[in-house]
Amino acid sequence: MVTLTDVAAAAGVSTATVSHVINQTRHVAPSTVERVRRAIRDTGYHRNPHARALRTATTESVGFVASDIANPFSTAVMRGIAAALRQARYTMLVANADESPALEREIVDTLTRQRVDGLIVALTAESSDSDIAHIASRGLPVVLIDRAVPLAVDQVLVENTESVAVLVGEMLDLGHRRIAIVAGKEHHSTTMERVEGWRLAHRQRGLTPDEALISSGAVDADDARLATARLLGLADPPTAFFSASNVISLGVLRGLMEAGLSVPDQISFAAFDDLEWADLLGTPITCLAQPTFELGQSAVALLLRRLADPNAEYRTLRLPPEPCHRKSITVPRTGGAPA
Amino acid sequence: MVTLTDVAAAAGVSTATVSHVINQTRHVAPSTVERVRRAIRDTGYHRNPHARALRTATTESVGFVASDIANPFSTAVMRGIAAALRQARYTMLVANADESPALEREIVDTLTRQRVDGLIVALTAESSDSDIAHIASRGLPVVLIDRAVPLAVDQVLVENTESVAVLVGEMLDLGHRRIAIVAGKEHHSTTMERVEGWRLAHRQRGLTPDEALISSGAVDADDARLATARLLGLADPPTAFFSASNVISLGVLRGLMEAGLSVPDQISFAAFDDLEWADLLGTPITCLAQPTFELGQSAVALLLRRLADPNAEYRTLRLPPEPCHRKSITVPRTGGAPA
DNA sequence: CTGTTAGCGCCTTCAT
DNA sequence: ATGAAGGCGCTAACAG
Repeated sequence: MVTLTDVAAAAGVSTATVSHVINQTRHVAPSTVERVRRAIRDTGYHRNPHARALRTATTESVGFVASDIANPFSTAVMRGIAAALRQARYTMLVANADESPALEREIVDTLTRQRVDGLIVALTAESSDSDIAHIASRGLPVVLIDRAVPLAVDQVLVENTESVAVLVGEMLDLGHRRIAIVAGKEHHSTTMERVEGWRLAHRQRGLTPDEALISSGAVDADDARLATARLLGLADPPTAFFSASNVISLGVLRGLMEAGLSVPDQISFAAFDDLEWADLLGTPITCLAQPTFELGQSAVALLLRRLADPNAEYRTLRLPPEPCHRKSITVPRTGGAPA
Repeated sequence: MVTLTDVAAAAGVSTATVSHVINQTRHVAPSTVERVRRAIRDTGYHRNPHARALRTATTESVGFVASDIANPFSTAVMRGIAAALRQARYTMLVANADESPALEREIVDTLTRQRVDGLIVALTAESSDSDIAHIASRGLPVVLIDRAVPLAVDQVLVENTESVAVLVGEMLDLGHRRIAIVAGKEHHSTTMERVEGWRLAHRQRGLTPDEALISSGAVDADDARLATARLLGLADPPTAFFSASNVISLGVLRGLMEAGLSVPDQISFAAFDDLEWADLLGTPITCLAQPTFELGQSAVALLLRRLADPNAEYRTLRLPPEPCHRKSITVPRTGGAPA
């Protein structure tokens, strides 16, 4: 491996000068710069990141902790992170929490010991307040994704309440009066905000939402499938479903299928999160697509900002989801004959 | 940060001794070991990976170059890699080639300069022979995934020909005589092997495959959709389709849907790669599921083996896909009435 | 405008 | 069975 010393020798200058032209950290005579540049090119020199890290205690790398590397949401966000980091010439270390808060803690610690400059964490569904506090208190710059937490930490989230209110509002305006909502863990900010959007849509129209139509607590597709079956069994069953996330959509759609209900003629359906293959169901699904790439990019932006200024005030970014109007909602079937 | 020196002081020994108990690199008196261990625990010491990397020129990290981080295949493999690396106490750096061979080269170089110990690369569909040669000649241990290349390099692949032959054979035995196959780039080993499996199934039954039923060259879902439309327009159209990958399946299914054909009553369908949501199509799809997690694990195993013994002979692992018999293939509709 | 030099934290040879 | 000490490649005082 060619080292700084080799380059210095080749250019006939000291290592200090070479270092300074590389890092542009003090003025060097143009002619010298030129000679050094050529020497670097000729020798094919690339600096040793570990020597630099040792000396400066800075690695130009950030760790991404994925809640579940198999979830398309995580990987879509990761794509944005990767792109932004590459542009900033940072390296990305990735670890998978596999939806386990215990593993998540362990990974955060490992990454911290790797001396990454900062961490971007997409929390698992089960991460407790103390898990989150643990993560935020590692002494490392951290950006949290997806869930609002009441801590002094940078966060990037999606706008939930308003967006859901608009979409559920459209269903109400179509004539639906029994719209079920299937959502995740009840105390999560995303769940609460999305359910609140559902309530808001009703209130805005002077309607009183029936809380019996809310089913929260689903952590996987099968929970959602069961919840759907239960809701369909209500004395006064829903004429439409709103799903609060992609995993939940899988379950709700399965539940509807098992009940022999076709979307949208027999039941309307809309969801948070887009599904890439949604057009194959016969009925493309109306949804609120998350700006995943931008979420990742913004997380990086927030992190770099804090790296540049550790004392900046903590910021929470809210990105709007994109409404995709497709074909899965229509007027409700009242009784047997269409309206 | 607490350093080796701190620990040595706390234990009343030299740094050499501490280093040796940590790395178990020479015999140390049990009582001393005990004291050192306690000192490590008491001080909360963790070794600085960069100091170690600088000294030993080894980083205990490997880079994963994903052809397309948004493709579920890549991320499923990555999951296996992450798990295996974690177990081996290695760190994973990830970069996304985003299906661009140029970016792929750049990333490989970047990762190499990061001094990772080795690289696992899932090649992009467009990577040329020279791209691949470039990657394999970085002087770094490399494991290639998914595509067979005639180079001295470790590889982990899926068994294609036999598996496809069996599945296509089942369709032939059901009575299908016009089975179309839609596949990727024609000169890729995966394409060639899977098409060869299709031919083999025919030959094994004394049938002559009609090469007009082969459509290769699709690089994305839309190519596959168009190919499907074209095949359906044949004078003697297919009664069944075999898709060579998950992206292609998306396109073929769209093509069939656009043609108003329902699976399997009007047309049979089977594919390489599983689709998580396949059950929602009404008809769960019969397929050959790739052992993605194992592919990732095996890639790591191969890499660690080479790290341990740089002169080991190069090895190519072939993992069998898992046949999933579901409901998307049935007997062909001959004319109007069922057989 | 440029050079000299002291470490950053660790491993490892050489000595004892 | 243990210690002393040099040096991996780099940056940043300090000095000129």
